[in-house]
Amino acid sequence: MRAPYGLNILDNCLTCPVREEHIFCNLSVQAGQRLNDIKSTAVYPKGAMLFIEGQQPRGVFVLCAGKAKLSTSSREGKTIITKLSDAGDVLGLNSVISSRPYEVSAEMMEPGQANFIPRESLLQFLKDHGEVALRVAEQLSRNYYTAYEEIRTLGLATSPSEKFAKLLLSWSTKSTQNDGSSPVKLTLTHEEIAEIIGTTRETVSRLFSEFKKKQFLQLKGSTLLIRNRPALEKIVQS
Amino acid sequence: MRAPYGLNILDNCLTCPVREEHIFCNLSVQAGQRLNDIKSTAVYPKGAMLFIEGQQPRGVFVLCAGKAKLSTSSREGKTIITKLSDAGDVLGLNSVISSRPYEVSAEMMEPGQANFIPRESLLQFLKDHGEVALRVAEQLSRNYYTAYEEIRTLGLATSPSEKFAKLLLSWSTKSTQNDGSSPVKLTLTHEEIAEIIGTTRETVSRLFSEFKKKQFLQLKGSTLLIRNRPALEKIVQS
DNA sequence: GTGCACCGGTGATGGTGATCACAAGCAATT
DNA sequence: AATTGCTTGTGATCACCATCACCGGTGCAC
Repeated sequence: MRAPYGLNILDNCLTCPVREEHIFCNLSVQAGQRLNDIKSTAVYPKGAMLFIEGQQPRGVFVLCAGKAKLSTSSREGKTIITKLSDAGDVLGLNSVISSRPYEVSAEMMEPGQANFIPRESLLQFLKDHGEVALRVAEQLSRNYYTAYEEIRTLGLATSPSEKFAKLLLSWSTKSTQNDGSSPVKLTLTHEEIAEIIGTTRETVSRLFSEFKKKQFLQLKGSTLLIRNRPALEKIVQS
Repeated sequence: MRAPYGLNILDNCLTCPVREEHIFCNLSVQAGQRLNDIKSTAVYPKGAMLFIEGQQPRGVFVLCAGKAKLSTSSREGKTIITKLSDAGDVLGLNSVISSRPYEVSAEMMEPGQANFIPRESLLQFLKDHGEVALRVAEQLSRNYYTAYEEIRTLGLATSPSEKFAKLLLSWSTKSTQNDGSSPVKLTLTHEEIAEIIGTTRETVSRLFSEFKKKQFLQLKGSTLLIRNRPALEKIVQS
């Protein structure tokens, strides 16, 4: 099956490659069937907004393919990116459960696909399947945990260089190869990196220059290589 | 029944004054009874630590009386207070559900009492009572929401004066009287306020001076009065 | 009482990062 | 090739706030 934006639609959750990972998979047969009935799937282009901060929650989105960024903005236009989501992530869960407006906006960073589960259907489903409710609670507590990571980064790591080093290390540990190297494909603009660590585009640009000059890292095209991990770890400290 | 620290022990959840408020009350008869069996109660002096950041979760604490502050620290000793808890609040829930270390430390700010529910007992209880698991999920999502408030404050409100104004407004709206005034009893030191808004003691002290001089607020003993709310709201903007 | 620990006010100073400004690089489109 | 739009590099400037320093006040214990 072909779809817009050059994607293959994943129309069967049983053959989905991220099947093992997310909380609405590996359910009992009847629960899985029921969930399959209430979900709908859609394909999104780059830049599409799944939902916007402040909207009343319509439902949750299970990201099947593509990447999305979650962000929150102030009236004056300052924006911070709070999370980068990959396939398998469930977006909007907290808002649906607590019946409060979406606390972030979700924007596709590349073309992708997401399953949508309407609010009311999900809540009824959870009432009928208490065992899934506990898994939802677990997911929420994990979300809470990563939110606290964010709080620590924003509140305790004072200097932009510290936050930048922290971010680089988190990227490289995720991508470490068996030969010890950890090449990272850079897909974000300096502007977006700035929005993650809460600083300005110019500062990020200067940090790249500084770290390159100090041989902490190296750039080959859009691939980033950590050359002096201990130095970065020393900057992070906390 | 008398207890240490001049407190009356609350030994019966059915007559507890915060009974209506917290998630483990108003359960079905058998669930309530079961919970009553697995909880234990204890009284704490000012300064007592209910749990410490990084510890493996032993269980949750239901605060029955007194106030507690939740905080997280960096290795270098910088501390931020992320929440002030009152009677009725459930502490440590996220860590127990996600089986991760406590993400904050909880310290009593005044003498108080808390019920303790051991980790294993609670998890088993939730497995047996799916309907309570959904309420736990709701609580977790509310916690998540307030965590995001914190993220917005730390990440988007740039200047200390903005965060300070925001804090004052949040206090005063909670305490608004029917005559429109909103006296706030100040129980925190400048140091603690600084740890809430992520600045230094000296800056808080200067902010108080500045806001007093500009007639935004007034201090009568330890009681704070907002005298120019619109001015504070203008500072906050976001 | 005296000493001690904590809290609150305020001056001086210096570093740091936001802001503004501009140029150059790169990609896509016509 | 030329235009347009987005991204990146880098210099100059400056306000702001953390830091250090010191002193006075207040309660508390002995």
